[in-house]
Parts: sequence; structure tokens; C-alpha cells
Amino acid sequence: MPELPEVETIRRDLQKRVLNKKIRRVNIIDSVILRSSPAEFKKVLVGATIRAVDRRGKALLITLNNGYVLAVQLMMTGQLITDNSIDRHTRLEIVFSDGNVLLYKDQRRFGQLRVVKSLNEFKHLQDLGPEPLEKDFNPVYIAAYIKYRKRPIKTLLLDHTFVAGIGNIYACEILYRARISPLRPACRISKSEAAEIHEQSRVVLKEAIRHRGSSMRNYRDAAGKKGGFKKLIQVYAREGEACLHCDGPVKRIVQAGRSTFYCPLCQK
DNA sequence: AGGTCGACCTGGCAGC
DNA sequence: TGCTGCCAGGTCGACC
Repeated sequence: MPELPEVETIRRDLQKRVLNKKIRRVNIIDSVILRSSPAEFKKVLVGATIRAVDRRGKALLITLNNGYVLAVQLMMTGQLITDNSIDRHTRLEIVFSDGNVLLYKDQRRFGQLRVVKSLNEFKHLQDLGPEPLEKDFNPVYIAAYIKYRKRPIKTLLLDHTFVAGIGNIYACEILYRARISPLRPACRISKSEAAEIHEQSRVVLKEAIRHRGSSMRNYRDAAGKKGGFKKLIQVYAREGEACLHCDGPVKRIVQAGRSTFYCPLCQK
């Protein structure tokens, strides 16, 4: 489900809604989503106060006053909703001492929640590359990384060891706006094109955050509302429709088992 | 080191 | 109406 802009939107919402709240009760409805034992999970959360809500890549990191961190990966269909709209997809209910509620919903149950004493225990984080909107993701880094790599640039953008947080929608959008074919071997991308990938990554992700994320299918912000970026998507899921630049048909191909949408005429 | 694939799951939708 | 097959925003591990 959510990529960086969606997770960042949820993070900002949660910061407004649950910061400094004390957890009174935890109701584990479906323990499949837990990567800590239910007993430890409850023991760590109940009585703790939320001190910070951070994000790394697509992972939410909720720091507690007891030193533990609640790490949440929403995967494809996870949602964190700050109301009490419990339904059949609700897997976890957190009740605060002021009576407010935070729900974890997940249609497909791919999401993962864990409590860790140190972020080193969360291996996923150790493997992550730079944040795409931070300084260490820059044209020099990109050019050096891709220099000897033959894999298609699209699959590289999806590789979180190269850059964190970019998923299938935004990888397609970035390459479309940079006018670079998703099939191009990374090592055949020039320095100026690497700079363009960097620039368009910033443009697309910032724009998406400004519009509170995309609304494909299941994405909801913490208030349960859809994002507004969908109408700004230029190429994703537009197979057969006219390219906004040349009017030619948008093509769908499969790379590494994932759909890629692009314009074969505009993207070289 | 790259790559592909299947697994993890549920549900919406198109086509017959 | 109901069946089948395909598709879906992520990540990991097995395998070549």
C-alpha cells in the first residue's frame, strides 16, 4: 500500500493526535501481524507514553517513554486510524488514558508490528539506503551507485538498499517525468540524467506529501481519509491511455514481477 | 552480485 | 448469480 509520502502523511497525523498520550489498554485482535510475542508486546505498550513518531523509509517508528520503539510496517494494506471505527479488518486496538483510540487495520494481514529495545534489533532498518529527500541522496551518490550496475533503473529505484521509501507508483512517476526508460540499464545513465532522477524524485515525492499521498485502493490517512495525489499521477495504472506529452499509448510491462507503466516514445 | 520467483493474505473486478 | 483468473502500494528468503 503506502509508499513514503503516504507513510509521512500518517506520521504527521499521528504526531498531532497521539503524541504524549499514555496507553491504557492494548487489544490484540489478530496476532498474525505481530513480530514480537503478544505478551511482550502488551507488556511494553501498556502504561507507556508516546514520546515521538518518526519515519524511516516506509517504516513508522513510535518511540515510548520506557525506551522501547514500536515499529510499524504497513506493507500493502495496513492503516493506522485514530478513531474507534472497529471493523472486520481491525487487527489491533490501542486505547489511551484519555479515551482516544488508535486502530491498526489491515485487509491482507501483510503488515508487521514489533516492539524493540534498540533499533539495531530491527534488521530492515540496517539495510536501508538514504532517505530520498535528505542530502545524502544526491546526484553524486546516484552516479557512483549506478556506475557498474547493469540492472534496469526501475528495479533499482525499488531497491530500498539504494534509496528508501520509493515504491512502485513513485518509481514509475519519477522515471516518466525524467523521460528515462524503466528498462535502461542503470550503468547507461549519464551524470546529467542521474541529476534529473534526483530532481524528479524530490519533485514527485514532495508534491505527493503536499497532497497527503495517493489514493489507490486501500490507502487512508490517520483520520481515515483518502489522499489527493491520485489525480496528479501521470503514468501509473494508465495502460492504453494517452501519454500526456506525446499522445501515444502508455504501455504496461512486468519487471521483477511488478507492473511498470511508461511511455515508450517519451522515455528513452 | 543480480535476477527471478514464490510466499505471505484478502478482496475487487472482468470475463464467461 | 457464480465461477475462475488476474491484479494489487511491500518485503523476505530460496534458488539459479
